[in-house]
Amino acid sequence: MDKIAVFNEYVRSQGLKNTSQRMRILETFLGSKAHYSTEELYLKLRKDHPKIGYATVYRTLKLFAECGIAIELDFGDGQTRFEPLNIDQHHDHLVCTNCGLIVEFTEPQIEKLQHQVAEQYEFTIVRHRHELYGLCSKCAMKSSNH
Amino acid sequence: MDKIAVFNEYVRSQGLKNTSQRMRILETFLGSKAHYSTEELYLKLRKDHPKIGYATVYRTLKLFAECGIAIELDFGDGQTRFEPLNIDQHHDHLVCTNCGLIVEFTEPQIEKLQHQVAEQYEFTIVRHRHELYGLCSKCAMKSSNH
DNA sequence: TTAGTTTCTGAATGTCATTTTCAAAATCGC
DNA sequence: GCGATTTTGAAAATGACATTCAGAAACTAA
Repeated sequence: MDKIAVFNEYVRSQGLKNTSQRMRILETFLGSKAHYSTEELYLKLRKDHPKIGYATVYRTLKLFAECGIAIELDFGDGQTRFEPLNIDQHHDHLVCTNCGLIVEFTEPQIEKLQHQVAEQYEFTIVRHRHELYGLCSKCAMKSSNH
Repeated sequence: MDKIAVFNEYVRSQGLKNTSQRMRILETFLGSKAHYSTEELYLKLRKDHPKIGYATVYRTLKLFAECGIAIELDFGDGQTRFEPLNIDQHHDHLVCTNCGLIVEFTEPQIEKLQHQVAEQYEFTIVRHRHELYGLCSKCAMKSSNH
């Protein structure tokens, strides 16, 4: 079941309504790999759909997170970002603090070790956040050349 | 050199001034293991020092982070927290999303794997954030008993 | 100690992303 | 189409963080 189907299913099951705004937002959201903030997605949408309001984008992104087709990310830059998510594809992030580049990585061994740590402290882990901040190769070169 | 000395040294070196407010804030900040938000520390201070303003607490915590005796933490609850920090004692956090309990952990193997990931993507890592969210043993018991 | 310079303080205000409100519009089952 | 319900978008509210400014306090040199 693709994300559009998941969303439609969720909308129906919750007694919500299927509006053109929601569809336009979902299409645009899925049509790029970017990690959109509400602001960014709103600005992008405005080009083709200038009538869609900021509040609608905001509420719709929350809906995506609610029904599991997106997750909220916070890279500490003051903006919450949303990323399309396949339930089975967990990954973490490398963030370039200079140019904003975001790279996804998976490291099963780290996941294992996390579970060991959780066991040790008798925690039941629901989610985690693991982000590495620094410079991507391009920005590292630039700053050493200056 | 303890944290008070580090702070005094920093204040002197930057041409700042040593005020009674800053000393009271530092004492209170160090006198507990809590991970204070500005709000929380302000409220705690107010009991003994009702004249110290919120803005002063805010600015002083920033100073602590600047001079390296504290680090800013963000557990995604909308409040920045500050933790007293020994430069050589890096650790990450387990956070109970029910009761707010924060436990520190270190896992050298995870650190190693992080560096490997960074190399693989040609990133120069400056800092990272690694937090595990879930239920501590007490809260897990409660919620299974309900 | 004291005068002079600089920094600090605290109340108030500003900023900005996020969240809510509310009246008008759209959706959907019948 | 009708009617109940949800949604929309503009505007306003919220809340954490950050700054302003005038009076107070701390340092510095004599």
